[in-house]
Amino acid sequence: MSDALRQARLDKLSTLREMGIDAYPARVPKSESIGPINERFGALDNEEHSGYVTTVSGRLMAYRGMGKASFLDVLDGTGKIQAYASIDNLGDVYAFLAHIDVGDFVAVTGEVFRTKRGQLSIAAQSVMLLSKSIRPLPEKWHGLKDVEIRYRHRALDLISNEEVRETFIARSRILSCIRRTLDEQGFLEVETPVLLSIASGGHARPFGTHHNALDMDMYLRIALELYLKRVMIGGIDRVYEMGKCFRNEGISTEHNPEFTMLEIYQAYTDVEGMMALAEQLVTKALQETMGGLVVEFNGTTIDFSPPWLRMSMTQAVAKALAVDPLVLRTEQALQLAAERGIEPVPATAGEAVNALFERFVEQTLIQPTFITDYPVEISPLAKRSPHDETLVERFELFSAGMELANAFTELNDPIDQRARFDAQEKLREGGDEEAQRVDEDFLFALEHGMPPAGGMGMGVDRLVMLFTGSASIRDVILFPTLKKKDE
RNA sequence: GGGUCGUUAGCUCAAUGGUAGAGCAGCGGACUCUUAAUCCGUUGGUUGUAGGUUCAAGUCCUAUACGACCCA
Repeated sequence: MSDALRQARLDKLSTLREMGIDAYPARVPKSESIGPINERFGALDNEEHSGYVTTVSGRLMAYRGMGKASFLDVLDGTGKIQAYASIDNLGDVYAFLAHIDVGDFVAVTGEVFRTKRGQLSIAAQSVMLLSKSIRPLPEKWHGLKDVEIRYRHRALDLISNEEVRETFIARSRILSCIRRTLDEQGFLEVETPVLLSIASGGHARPFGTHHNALDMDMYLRIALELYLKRVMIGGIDRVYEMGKCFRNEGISTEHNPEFTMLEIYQAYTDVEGMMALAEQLVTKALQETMGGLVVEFNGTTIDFSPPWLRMSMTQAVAKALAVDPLVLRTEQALQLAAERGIEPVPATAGEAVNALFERFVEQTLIQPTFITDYPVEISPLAKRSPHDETLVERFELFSAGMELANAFTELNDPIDQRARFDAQEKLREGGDEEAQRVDEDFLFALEHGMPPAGGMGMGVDRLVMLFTGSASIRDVILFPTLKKKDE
């Protein structure tokens, strides 16, 4: 049984206690990070001793015993180094190693030297147990492959699979680079509520919950938009938030119920300004974290070198379906949607074009592409085009068949905004549970005047997927949502 | 929601319907420069779960749980 392995380690733990050794000491000897040691003594010759005595602390990843001498691989967050333990150096303490297992945390003190075989090592003068593990690590060579265990027990995945660790380090660096870029341009990072009495600002069903003391039903946010606009109305001209949003919908390689959204609002610019900002944010982060603008994703090469392709939604659909773009502007679009198997058949030409786009075009957009000129019906928060009031000033950015960003010239006309919300409410009454909710408090703020502005939302998880070549969103979220498994 | 595939020792994987195995890990032994250390010996299983067919089921059938991928 599995408990046998655990029991063997528990027995060792008892033995250590009997020896008067604390297996979980509160104090750690002053330790040096392993990475810098490897760098500093990289030039040491074989069999050369540095004369430098140090202490390193980390997890014991491998143990190679040779009788009266042993080699231990110690790993900390910065790197791995070998420790050489021999009965000559350790004397009676050498026997203590019998109670140490792979997986335990140890501190090793000794002189840095290089072995005959050329391995930088520490000649142990003392080995101290810092924390005893009572379960074995996954196998060292093949690592942990079972995806279910990897997602359910991410700690083991991180220990066993270096590329997983690297992916999450990259994620952190990407986020940090985006924040830095925005901060340098005078954007203010803010936090807005997650827990709301009404979840608006996006096209999605929310998660519901309940506040006991207030005896009030509440919802988790589906977008950041309407609160960030309130901040902008309040006079913060450049504002952003990077945080979790929640959408109560299906799970796929591109969807996790909770995901990280970046939303940015900038006064006195428009959708064109947002395009430039999107290009800048993505290329800078890509260059700084991955060292280039070309990535491999699912076997295809994606080149993020600007400028990115631009195409209007009607152009894109007309080209994909080989129809006249003018047809898509009329009621004939509904018929076309019906012919192409869109169900239920959309109520308006704009919705029909959007449905056709999602079905036939989206997946084909591999290289980064801005799709522009969205129908007003599906864009209740965007300002109408000055040239055509059936369209709005909006783009979505696509790459690898995924939507990465969504941006508009923000609607700041409170009369039109109310009309758009009303239109959404009619859709809701018609059965569209994802239609946007009227947010009266937001309208109240908007009626006091909002500067002309551009705004953008970006799916951070998907961006990280592209940067790191991860085919599933679960590979860039440390603890993805999984079904509960009965034990 | 539909389809396909997967689930066997702690981990990675085998096993024509006919005694469930290997490597690593573990345990015991040898070994003072190894690095997937090596060598000898050895423990470890409700084959996801519940039924069914059969003389006999890891294997075939049904249901179900979880996961992966594809489709809508």
